[in-house]
Amino acid sequence: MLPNKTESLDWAHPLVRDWFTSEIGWPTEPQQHGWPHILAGRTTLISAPTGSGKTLAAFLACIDRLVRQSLSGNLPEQTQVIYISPLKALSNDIQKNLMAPLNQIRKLAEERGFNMQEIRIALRTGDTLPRDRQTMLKKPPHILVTTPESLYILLTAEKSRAMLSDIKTVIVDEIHALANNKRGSHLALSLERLDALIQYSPVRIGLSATQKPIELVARFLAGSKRPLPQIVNIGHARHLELAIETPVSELGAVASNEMWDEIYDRIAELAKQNRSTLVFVNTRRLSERIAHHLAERLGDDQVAAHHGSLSRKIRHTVESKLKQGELKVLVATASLELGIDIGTVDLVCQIGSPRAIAIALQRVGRAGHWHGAISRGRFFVTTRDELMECAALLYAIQQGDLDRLIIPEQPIDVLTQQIIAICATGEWREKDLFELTRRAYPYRNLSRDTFNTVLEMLSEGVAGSRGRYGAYLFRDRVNGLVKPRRGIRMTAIMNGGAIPENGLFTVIAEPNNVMVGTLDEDFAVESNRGDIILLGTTSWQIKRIESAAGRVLVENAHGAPPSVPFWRGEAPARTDELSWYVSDLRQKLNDRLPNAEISHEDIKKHPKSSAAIAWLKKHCGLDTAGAEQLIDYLVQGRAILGAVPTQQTVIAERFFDEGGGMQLIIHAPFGARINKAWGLALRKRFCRSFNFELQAAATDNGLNIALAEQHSFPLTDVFQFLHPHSTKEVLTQAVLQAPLFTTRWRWTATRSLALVRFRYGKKIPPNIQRMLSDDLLAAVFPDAAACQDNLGGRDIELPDHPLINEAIKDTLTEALDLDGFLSVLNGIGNGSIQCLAIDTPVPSPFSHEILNANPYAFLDDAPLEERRARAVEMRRILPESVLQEAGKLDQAAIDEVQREVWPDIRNADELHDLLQTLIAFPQPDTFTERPLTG
DNA sequence: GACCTGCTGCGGTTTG
Repeated sequence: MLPNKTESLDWAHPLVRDWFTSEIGWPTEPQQHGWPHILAGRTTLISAPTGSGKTLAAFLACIDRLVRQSLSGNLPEQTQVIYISPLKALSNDIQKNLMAPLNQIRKLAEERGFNMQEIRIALRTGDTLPRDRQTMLKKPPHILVTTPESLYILLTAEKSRAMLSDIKTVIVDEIHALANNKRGSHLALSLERLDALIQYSPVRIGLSATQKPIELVARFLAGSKRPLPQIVNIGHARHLELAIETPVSELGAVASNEMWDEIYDRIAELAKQNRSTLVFVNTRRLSERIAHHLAERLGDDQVAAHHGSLSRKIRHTVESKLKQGELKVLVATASLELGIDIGTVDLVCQIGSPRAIAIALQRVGRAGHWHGAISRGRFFVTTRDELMECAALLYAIQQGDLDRLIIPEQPIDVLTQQIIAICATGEWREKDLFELTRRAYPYRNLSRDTFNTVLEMLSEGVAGSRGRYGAYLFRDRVNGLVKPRRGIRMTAIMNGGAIPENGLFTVIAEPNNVMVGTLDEDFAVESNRGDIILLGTTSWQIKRIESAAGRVLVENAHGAPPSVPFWRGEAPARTDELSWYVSDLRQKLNDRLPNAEISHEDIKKHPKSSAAIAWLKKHCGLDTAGAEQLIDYLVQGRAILGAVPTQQTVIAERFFDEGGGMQLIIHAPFGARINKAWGLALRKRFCRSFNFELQAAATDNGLNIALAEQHSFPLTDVFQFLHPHSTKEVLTQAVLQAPLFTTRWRWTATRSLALVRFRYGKKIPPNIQRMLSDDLLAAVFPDAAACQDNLGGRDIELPDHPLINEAIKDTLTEALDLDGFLSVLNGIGNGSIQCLAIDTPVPSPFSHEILNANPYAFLDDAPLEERRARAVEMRRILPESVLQEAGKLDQAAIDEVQREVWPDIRNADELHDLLQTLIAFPQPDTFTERPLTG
């Protein structure tokens, strides 16, 4: 039972209560539900939408305690509350937002003749001035506002440890943004270090957006030894008003210029109807491009771009402009997702699919950012697959579903770093250290053996050709003690954190030498002196490119027509849940539409189609035109393929390309993490069999391999090329030569402090870091660095090294989804996934987007201009006769293809040999029975 | 004949 609203503040001191009722009003739901638990000293997780008063739900009990101590004159000079947020900007907001209540309460106290000691709040992040850091140590604040990285430093440096020795409450804000990544694992260990330092358990309070399952966030907050937290789950009760905007012109596999113009015009129109509009895009490049085009329509001073490659100063300026209503539109990437204060936003537009249900909700939730308001969101689609995906997304939201949270399991690199930092403060018993570690949720299952390998590595180090890496500890095996080597505290403090380096070039504007942002190394190197580039909706002319220093010097080009930079990177793939909804929507539509036997025109007129359109309008936020286009896409694709690809029906499609070779496409809407694993493993198999490097690409909806004419085989066999038992090995061999692994190795080595980013007070340039990373890899794993030709075709053998294991684990389970892929293979093996194969006369519409895939989808290193898939001619509108006949022509098409591909093979033995090498588990009977033609 | 090169987050102590 809840106390009624007036009673719910009975616990508070009259000053605090009166302040609250006069300044804030009535407590909100999360506050009413949260306070009793916090007051009772229980670990509490509050999950509620932004703007629902979460901050005061967490802080008011602490403020009350401090006010009481202050009134009684017994306020100790010690920090009692520590607040941690993943964003510095958020920390700033919080500090400001707490100052006001404390000042008001103090004023109220004065009016009533009370004498109050000052309650101090301090902000401690990387931006805090050295002077303020010093002051803080001498005179600790009562409430400390900080980031996970700064907390780690405070726990490691000697003086600040003293400051933390009386903490009563720990508040972790936006905890969902940490729990699912290694930054969260890092924080989980820091929180246990704090407990160990003060030798009791302060109250932990977590603040989170809605998550599935919320219990997992709760466990993460509590760690493995505390009781499960009280969960206050208010859910996302906010009203959403969502719709998909389909351009008037017909969608294809890529958006035309006219279509983009339509989109710009429509956004400009919507922006004019609202005070402020936030446009979310998926790439920094697009943020710049759209801001540029909207500025042409709405005025230069009305539109700005906001993304991670702009300097803090520029971002801060546009944020406050938006807040003050001086900006009509802000075009942002994920940089504006989390809860920093941007004032009132009337409408959120999303370009393309946000690729996760939770991200869609979070982005749309930035509109109507006040209690009880309606959030309005418009999803702009630019291709047919985006139309399908956004429709599935809106259906998932309507169903109230969410993506499942995944917490990384015992990251060894983060553990290594924290062990170094822990030991930097003094000698430790191995046993105690192990127990501390296991109290952090991500390490609850850590085995003593694994833990020992880390200590072993830290005491031995690695001997590389350029020196010794990572020997930080002395191990006293007799007494089971670990001790720090000299100088490790500095290394731990200067190189801490779990966010990896990305090696971008800094852009500096002359004549004032102001940093305006960053550029991708590849883009910077490809640029020339005199080029005009767009950054932060400003045209800049390049004056000089300093490659060694990683700097680009520019000068304002005063609006000269610019080119738009690109940044290369890996963005997250579509989530499993959204992939499932895409597959489900395809299936639902297929079931609702008349079957493929009747003509395309008849399908359009059929009453079932009208019903399907009505269903789409009701459940997926589509208008009639959008629904019709979606159905058209499905019907056209189905006509060529004979079925609709889903997670239960996977279709292999093959056709000739313009270069005389063949393109193989596997339509499999499982998401890019599974499809990349599939593509890499399959490519490895092909490469070994043909001794030829094949071009390949993978997207969220399928994968593509370019074959030459001599690489022919019966198409259905493609599903037998990989066997669940051997796939992990094949895939491991495949990734060892891919940039996916090299990058992750560098990140792992840096996180574990085997490589340092700062030395002797200076940052090590990215190119040197890369060289050292290669040297370290060569030292622990000579085969990976060796020339492949010298291995004589044998498999590379993996050394059993903790950091190699971690980098491989990250590659296979975070960049790729090995387990997901294995379950697909098992589904294929046991028949729960139906496999179809078809040789088509023209590429099916479903294949167009995979053929047009961009560099981030490539699984080999051939550049864009050399892609054979790009040379495939796609007839966008197929003649009705082809659509009619395609299904019936199947056999003829197959025969035709077989006639053309078989002549390479002279006899059955030769064929058998070829297939033997191709197939993981040969089935000779089926092969010899196959008729040979030609 | 157009389209087209995927995100975010942080960051020095101690002593002289």
